[in-house]
Amino acid sequence: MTSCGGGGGDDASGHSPPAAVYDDLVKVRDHAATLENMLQGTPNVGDAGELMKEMLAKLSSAMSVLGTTGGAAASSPAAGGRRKRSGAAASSGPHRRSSSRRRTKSPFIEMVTTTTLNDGKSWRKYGQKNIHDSTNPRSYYRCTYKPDQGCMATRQVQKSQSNPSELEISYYGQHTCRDPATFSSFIVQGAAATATSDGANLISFAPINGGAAASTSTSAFPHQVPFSRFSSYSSSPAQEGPNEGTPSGSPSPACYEKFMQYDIGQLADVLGRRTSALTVGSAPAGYWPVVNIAGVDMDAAGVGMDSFPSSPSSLGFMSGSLGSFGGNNLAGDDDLFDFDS
DNA sequence: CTAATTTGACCAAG
DNA sequence: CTTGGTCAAATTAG
Repeated sequence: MTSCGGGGGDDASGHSPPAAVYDDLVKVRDHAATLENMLQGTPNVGDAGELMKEMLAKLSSAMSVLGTTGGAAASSPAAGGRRKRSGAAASSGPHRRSSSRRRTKSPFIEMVTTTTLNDGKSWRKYGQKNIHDSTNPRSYYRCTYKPDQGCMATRQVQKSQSNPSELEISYYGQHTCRDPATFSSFIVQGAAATATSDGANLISFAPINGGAAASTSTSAFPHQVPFSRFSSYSSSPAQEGPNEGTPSGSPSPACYEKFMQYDIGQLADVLGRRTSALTVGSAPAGYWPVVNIAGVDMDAAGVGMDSFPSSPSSLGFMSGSLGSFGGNNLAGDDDLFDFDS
């Protein structure tokens, strides 16, 4: 189902060279992130930490560039790819599973270290595993709206080895589900941009390293991952209470600068397409081809806060600014954005 | 009752 | 083979 029509650009590990390179980069980034985490536990990190951050930042920008060029088309829809489930017997096991299992992973979006499971999105846990070389199990979540809206966003949550009170959350795939909060702020920002813009068309993927060093946030794509403000229901209690000890909490002031680095004209353009596409319903233009992720796109909202506030109180504060949308989430979602049919 | 989580099996990649 | 990621039946929570 999720396929057809252009189905996700999932298979990143295909045959196109750029994709392969990108895939490698993803791995490198992953390892680097792990390393960084390990470093956090050691007493004398010294410049190592800074080095790691720089490495990660460079990786991110490299991946962004690759993402815009590679990853695109490719994708042979022919579902024939994998799927096996050995045709063998039909009555062997206790329960017969049909169709394929493991789909290719969605593209990596961002990794954050926080103390709460609640990031404003609705997640449904679908698995847990003990990971080799790690004392803590890893939990797998997918977007609650997957069945309804086909949202392919997933995340992996794992406790930090060194800091059991901290959680490392890796995000994969974009949220294609309609999120009132994200959507509204998105429009507002876009309007502002349009007003100011004139036509200049220069796409600059400024590294934004310096500022991006915002403590514990590692993102492959400086854009994306809009953490919606309002906290719907929490899929799990906010674990322990003491989050006062924010790691390093650098408020990251350079949000405006970052925003300015993006091509405003493009942004407006995309915005226009987005809104109209949405009215069509079902499958919004670019659900989540890699291109879109690294390419342009919304994130006027995301940019503002690329480092997720680790304190629940912050969330609460933000939910206040939401206004009318704050009240109804789940049920309201459908009512507000029921473009289908 | 429905919906979310738990848990072991299944599956693919290295 | 091992490891990590996903599925879905069984279980639990609201």
